[in-house]
Amino acid sequence: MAKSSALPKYIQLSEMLIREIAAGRLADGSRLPPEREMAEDLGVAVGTLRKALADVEVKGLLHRVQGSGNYVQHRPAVESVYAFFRLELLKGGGLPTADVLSVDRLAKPDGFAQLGGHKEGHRIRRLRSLDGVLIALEEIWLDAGQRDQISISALSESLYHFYRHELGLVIASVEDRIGVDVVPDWSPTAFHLNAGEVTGYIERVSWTATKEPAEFSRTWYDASRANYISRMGKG
Amino acid sequence: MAKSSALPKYIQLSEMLIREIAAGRLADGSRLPPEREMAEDLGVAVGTLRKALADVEVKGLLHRVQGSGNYVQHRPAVESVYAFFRLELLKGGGLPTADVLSVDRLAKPDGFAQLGGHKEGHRIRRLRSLDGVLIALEEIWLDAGQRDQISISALSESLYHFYRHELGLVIASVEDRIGVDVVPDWSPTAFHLNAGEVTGYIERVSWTATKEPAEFSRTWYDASRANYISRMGKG
DNA sequence: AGGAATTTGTGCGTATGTATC
DNA sequence: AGATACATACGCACAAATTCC
Repeated sequence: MAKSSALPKYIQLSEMLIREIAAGRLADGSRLPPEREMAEDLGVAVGTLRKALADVEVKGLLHRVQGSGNYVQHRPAVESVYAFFRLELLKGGGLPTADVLSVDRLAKPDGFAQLGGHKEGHRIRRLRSLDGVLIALEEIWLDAGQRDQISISALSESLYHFYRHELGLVIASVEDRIGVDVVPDWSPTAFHLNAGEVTGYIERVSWTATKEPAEFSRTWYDASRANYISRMGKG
Repeated sequence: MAKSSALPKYIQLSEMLIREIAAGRLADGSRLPPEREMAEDLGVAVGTLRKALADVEVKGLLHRVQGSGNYVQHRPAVESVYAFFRLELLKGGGLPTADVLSVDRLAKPDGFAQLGGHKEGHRIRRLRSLDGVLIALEEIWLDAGQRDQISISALSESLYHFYRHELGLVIASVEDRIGVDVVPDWSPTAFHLNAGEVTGYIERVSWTATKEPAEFSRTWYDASRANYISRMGKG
């Protein structure tokens, strides 16, 4: 922990906890030890542990109750995926880029076979970067019924842009599962995936859409209850 | 600030900052004073101010850069709306309920006229609650082309459920603007909107969808860069 | 019913690390 | 290289919610 390249402790802790929960080593609904006790066992300050726990809660894997305890929740890691989703959607902060490695038309894998009307799909493999820093490997399957042929050049820009303008689709919602220590066999050497401690894995099924804008809404809210809202929204 | 019902200081601070930014009293791109100086002026500890600033950043109205400063961003308050959106979508934590006040078919308001093919729309007014606590007033306009008639009973459950099963629509993405100190003229007395300090206002335009699932993706990511990702995703 | 014990939430202050200018 | 500014980490005291006796 002397090197400057080390991650912040609270991130290391939250990643560790997420792996423990996602891997099922902590039972659903079970309560963690008291924060002070846990912090002492881990050799960190309570505040540091609390920051880690808050992070895990945001990712939807923990339910924190004042006066009671911290409870494990076995739900998909919605928030961490949302961060990826936002990269292309909002383009806020940093420059998101993607290099398309390959586009192939193949028979669909098992989990995907039930979706869409065709037996084949387009498999797109991409490298995702932020400000030139490689952050993710991505494999996307698109139902062949959408298009006969897809070229790499057509995907040059944002996938979101491609969906919207070429296919008329808009990403509607995502459903994810999280796994642990799974490494793809096509990982390039440029992307140093650590097969041990810090490798995460997300599997996503998402719904798509075609309709034009057909809704308009207005919401007035009482900001004095905003804390309550966000607190419940996290749970 | 003596009463026990008062909100935490850091929430009060973040709400104050959000109002200042949303109302345009802080110019877009302008830099806030250094945190220590700001904390001293406001009479709070640096840690407390930092918690408030982090909250404002999550809501997308602030860009924080280590070693440089905190910069104002005039973008829609995406995250705060996302909290509302999640209420029906995830149903995590707390019991979200909605009371439909009225459903009327009327000529569409100006801002909505450009969307959809019809001149009329269904205006739905609802009360949103979490665990029995009234948290928001909502007015939704739905293009009349979707349905000739909409009854209150059909909306009894979740609006999301109604969209999905009755209209075949899935909410795809939202675009919001934030305003300040706007109070609807149909606010019931039960909902104590404070016209002064703490009233927020959100106006939303959202896209909807019909298509069935047609995409499947897998993403492998390097968790050692998760901090970088989430930091950029927020900005 | 009620009070004590337990547990998380809030807030403060400080020291040190790291990025930016 | 130095100054500035945000990020991390620690520890403590008290408040608030829950649980238990």
